[in-house]
Amino acid sequence: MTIHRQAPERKRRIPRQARANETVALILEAAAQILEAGGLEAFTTNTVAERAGVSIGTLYQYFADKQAILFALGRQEVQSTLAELRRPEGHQTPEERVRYTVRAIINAFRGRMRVRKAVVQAILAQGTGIEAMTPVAAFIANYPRSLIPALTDEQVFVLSRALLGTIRAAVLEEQPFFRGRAFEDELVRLGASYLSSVIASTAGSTKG
Amino acid sequence: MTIHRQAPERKRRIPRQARANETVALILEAAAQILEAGGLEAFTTNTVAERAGVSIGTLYQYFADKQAILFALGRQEVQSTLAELRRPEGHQTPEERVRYTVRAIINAFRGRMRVRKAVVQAILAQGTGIEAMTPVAAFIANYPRSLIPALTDEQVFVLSRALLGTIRAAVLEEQPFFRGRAFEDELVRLGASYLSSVIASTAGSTKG
Amino acid sequence: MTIHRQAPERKRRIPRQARANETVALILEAAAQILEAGGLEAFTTNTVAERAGVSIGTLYQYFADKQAILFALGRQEVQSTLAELRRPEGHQTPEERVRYTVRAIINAFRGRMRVRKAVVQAILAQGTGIEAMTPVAAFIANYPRSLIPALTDEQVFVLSRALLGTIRAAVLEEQPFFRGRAFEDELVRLGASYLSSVIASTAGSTKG
Amino acid sequence: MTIHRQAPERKRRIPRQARANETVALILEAAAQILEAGGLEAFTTNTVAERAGVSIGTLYQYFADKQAILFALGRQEVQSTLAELRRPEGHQTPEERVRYTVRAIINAFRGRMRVRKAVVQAILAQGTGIEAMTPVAAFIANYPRSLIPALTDEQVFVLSRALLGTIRAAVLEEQPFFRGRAFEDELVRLGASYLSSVIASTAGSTKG
DNA sequence: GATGAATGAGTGTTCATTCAT
DNA sequence: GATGAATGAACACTCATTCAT
Repeated sequence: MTIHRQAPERKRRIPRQARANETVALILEAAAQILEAGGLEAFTTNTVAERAGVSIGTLYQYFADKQAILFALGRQEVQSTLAELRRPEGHQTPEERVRYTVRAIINAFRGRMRVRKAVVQAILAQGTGIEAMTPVAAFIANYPRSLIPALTDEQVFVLSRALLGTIRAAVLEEQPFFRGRAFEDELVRLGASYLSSVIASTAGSTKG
Repeated sequence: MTIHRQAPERKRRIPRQARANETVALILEAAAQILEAGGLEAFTTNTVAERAGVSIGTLYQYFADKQAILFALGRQEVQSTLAELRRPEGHQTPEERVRYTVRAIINAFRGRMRVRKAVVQAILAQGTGIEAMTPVAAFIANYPRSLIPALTDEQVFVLSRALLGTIRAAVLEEQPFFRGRAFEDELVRLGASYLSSVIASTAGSTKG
Repeated sequence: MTIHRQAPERKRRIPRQARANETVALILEAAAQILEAGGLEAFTTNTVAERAGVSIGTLYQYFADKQAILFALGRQEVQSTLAELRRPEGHQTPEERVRYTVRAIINAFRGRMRVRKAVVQAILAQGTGIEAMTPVAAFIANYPRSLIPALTDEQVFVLSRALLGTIRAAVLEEQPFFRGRAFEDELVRLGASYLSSVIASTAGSTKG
Repeated sequence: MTIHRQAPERKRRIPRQARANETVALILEAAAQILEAGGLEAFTTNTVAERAGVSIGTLYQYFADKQAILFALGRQEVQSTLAELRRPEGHQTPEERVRYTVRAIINAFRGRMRVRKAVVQAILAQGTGIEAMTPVAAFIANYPRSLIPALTDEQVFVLSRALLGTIRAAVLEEQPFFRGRAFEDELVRLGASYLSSVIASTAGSTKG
């Protein structure tokens, strides 16, 4: 959480003190604001530092490079989405489960759609880093796998990416219905119907 | 001087002569090769011109700016995918129809996955241009609409983006099973099951 | 002379036109002036470009990086010193020969001692590039070798480096007597006396 | 604020306590190691402090600036070389004397050729600081002056720099014969023959 | 139409140094 | 005395784009 780069040669300081963590938070918030206001184009290290009220040197004390800020932003959100996803315990029906998942993903980035869009763009814009988002996909697969242990890789992939991909498309296209109930309903239908179909087809057969 | 894009889609010259068309093709092919080899990072106007064997000035004679090359590449592919999608006439079952659609989309960019990835990244990387991909989405919606005229916006969106988004994710993540039959099967299942569910729920209700 | 980098990945343009060569000369002259006036410290790519009256981009069209300018300056001087060294044909006595050599080396960089100092510093500052100066050393060894074929590696080295090293020290220390006759006389004495000593000792012995 | 060097040789603190001396030694050793391993490029104050196991603040308690560390390293070696040079008393022949001097200089930095190279590069790389090495040169001149009081500045310079410069060149070029007897012999010949020549020429004439 | 030399705004990043704790 | 977080001036270098030839 405090380490912003697992990569080799970690040259950046690992903040141990309160002030340092505060600084990191300041920088991330500034980054989010700039992304929200001006998109990826306005996002320069100098601008972020300035907005955060710290020197450019301080920024580089905590982030190895520009990318690292974007990744940190993404990781932060993945973490809290994951935390949200892990919360429910007593949900019963698959449909309820799917709905809960869908809602948690939609609610990521707490409403800051522009920030979300910018982060998604930034991460997609480079081949590297897409994996940053896979923890959520992996989590989505957990539940179905508990129902159907024999789920194939392709099925896991399709189930998780259908939901994530559709939501992602809505984010990128800035669809107005994004936070509406109807959209959520359809996503739930998408997940639930696919799951049912898989279950039905798996019932009578055995996968090698 | 600082703004490099005057207006969207403003090609410098509408190529009418054979030679001009050839030059454009040369440039697009060079762009594809560079994208394939080095990704978005290696994609610079000077490099493309050099690879195409034309001067940088000539490149700018046909493309308003760097983006335009990427868009042209995307448009080219959207066109041929659309042409492919329009081809079938006698397909009967919804499932067959979905399979055909899925296959056509998977086959876009004729196997050049790296090029496809780069083009997708490039187009996603900027807010503008996502629409470039919507014609395919629009087409996907045509057939379902003919079955269920009362389809809501959200349903159209979810159906089309679930397929496109999942395929897109597979492209970006360079999934090895991308061109396999199993993946296609699951995409078909995804579309067909969702469609069935929508039909079932629409059957007994009336839309305002 | 026009290629400023033999290194792999030669990305920089090889100037073929008259204007281009002129530009290169302009840049080198500007570099020399800046070095002369402010030393290595004042030597920045932007400053050089500005002084040369070209844009920074143009500078980078011809020089791969900052170092390359310094190396080009050094190479240029090594070439002309070499040309000078090759000139004499009818010199007879070893002493005359030594004097001519010493004088040619002292006269390198045509009096611009500060430029010379900066170039020497720059080249010494990195392990790589010291060899850039060896052609002159190699040439110095030619004549002695024609007199005494059995010269050892150490003798060749000592003879050439004694002269070059002493002159280099005078440059780096900015000795005021650098261009004086007395200094030249002593260098000649150094070379001639060493050579005589070697000849004397070689006369009666046989090297393995 | 922009000028970081107030005055030459202004150590922050004259270490009087044992601990302080230890710290200084720690820093110098760290500096040597870093220079040895990564050359001048890797030599940054932060890196040195880290390697020394002290904070950057502490480093600055003992060294006015980055340069000062390099100078201290050079001075340390100059001191011990000087101590070595002063040792002999009963040497008689000029040649013996020259040999002893040459040997002492070659043995400086006790075998750490990489460190020596790096220190030499570092000190040469900046105009300032070359004088740091002159004490040795000055000492070299002492003995000849005792033989020939009328030695000119140029003669003193040539004699000392011929030896130092040749050795320096061997260090920079990492000549394999550096520690061999043959190299030493030739350096002795160089010094002795030059000295003889000067004596011979001085014998019959009178300098103004 | 074609060329390619020239442009230069813009940006990421480093690292010596300070000073509040 | 020691610490190390913060500073910020300084720079090298890129690359989309233009325009004189």
